[in-house]
Amino acid sequence: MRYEKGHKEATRQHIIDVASRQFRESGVAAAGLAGIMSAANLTNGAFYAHFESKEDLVRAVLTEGPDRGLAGNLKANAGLEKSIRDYLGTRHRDNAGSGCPTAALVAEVARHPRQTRDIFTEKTGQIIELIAARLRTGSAAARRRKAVAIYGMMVGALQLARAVNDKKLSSEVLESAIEAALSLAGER
Amino acid sequence: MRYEKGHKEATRQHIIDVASRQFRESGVAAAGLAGIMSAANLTNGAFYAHFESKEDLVRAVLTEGPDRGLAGNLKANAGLEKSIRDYLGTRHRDNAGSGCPTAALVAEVARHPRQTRDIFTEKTGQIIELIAARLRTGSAAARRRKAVAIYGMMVGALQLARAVNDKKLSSEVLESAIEAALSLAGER
DNA sequence: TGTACATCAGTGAACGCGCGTTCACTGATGTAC
DNA sequence: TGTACATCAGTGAACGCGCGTTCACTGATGTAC
Repeated sequence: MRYEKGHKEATRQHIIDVASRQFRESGVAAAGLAGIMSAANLTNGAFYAHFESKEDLVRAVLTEGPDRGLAGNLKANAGLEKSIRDYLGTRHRDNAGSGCPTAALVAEVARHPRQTRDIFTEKTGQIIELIAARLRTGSAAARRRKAVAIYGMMVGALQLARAVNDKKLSSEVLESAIEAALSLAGER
Repeated sequence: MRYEKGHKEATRQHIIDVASRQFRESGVAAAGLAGIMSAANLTNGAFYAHFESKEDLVRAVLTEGPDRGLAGNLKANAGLEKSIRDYLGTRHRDNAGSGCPTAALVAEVARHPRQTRDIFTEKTGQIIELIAARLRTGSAAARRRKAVAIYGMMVGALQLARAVNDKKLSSEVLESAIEAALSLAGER
């Protein structure tokens, strides 16, 4: 072989990682393929040896991309309280590129084709289940309802904290959401 | 005068209204000036008689655009419970173009220039105050913290409900968020 | 062992397209005298 | 009252640019014989 076994798959993963970062930092629409490929030390044309289209890349990012958001944290067996505090922390707020894909892309995904939204939907369902599984009080249905509310609040608050141009208000948003999320979770 | 007095200002407002709808429906980046102007029954070139740039239009939309989101509802003196139910209702979910600018644009605004984010920040502070003023229990500080959490949850849940491609999950998100928001508000 | 050919990840120039922006122009109506 | 000129909201063609996508080609290494 001209390249060692697994080289192409490694390149594909590298493109996905680079794209995932740029999508989360700049949004899908604003991140161009030329920029992604050159950040991955490749040229334009190589892209289509790995993906059918930009939309195909978006789907690959959602399916196979790194997830250092809530799902990643919980899957790594972190406690719910710690996961909430990390999610709504200043480090996560200030590093969207390595953070939660949902918070960065949810509005844009709503305008993407059905197939892309299908993947996002499945991911969302999984995260809700992960949260619900960490709750200790109430019926299964009640835990699930709380999990949805907690997740919605985390996604919304993180986005508000990022958009707002005032350090004090931004911190207030994060702290208030942590308090409310922990209270909903029954951790306080 | 070649046009009746106030004609230019009316045209400007018309462009803002059309743009606001398209921004909320498609996002700022995806809504082109040519499309906005033609939907306003004008041609490309007329745009620059009213605005300095697309970014100037974005700022005008945030400042002067219609607001049928939470702020608009509360300013119209609707009760907090009704406002929450409307915000997290299927009609609002399915009509982003006439709905809350924050939910539609928050992620994008975070990537816009300082001046644009300044306007968004001020608007956000006002909405939080409007919510806090409707809460009946707790200290002023506690009411404000609750208001922030409620607003964050509403924005996040609405976006999740819009992005998710499964009617049942989408409804579940809305209903769970209504329940949690009312509970936080002390309305239940 | 040596040579001809096949494979294929990656190159880099080019494609058409829609973007935000510019600008010379139009034409209806106002004002000056 | 009639004529020349000024005003200015809007027209529509054109600008350079970056986008996603295509494609003929390269060159390192494998296989066939």
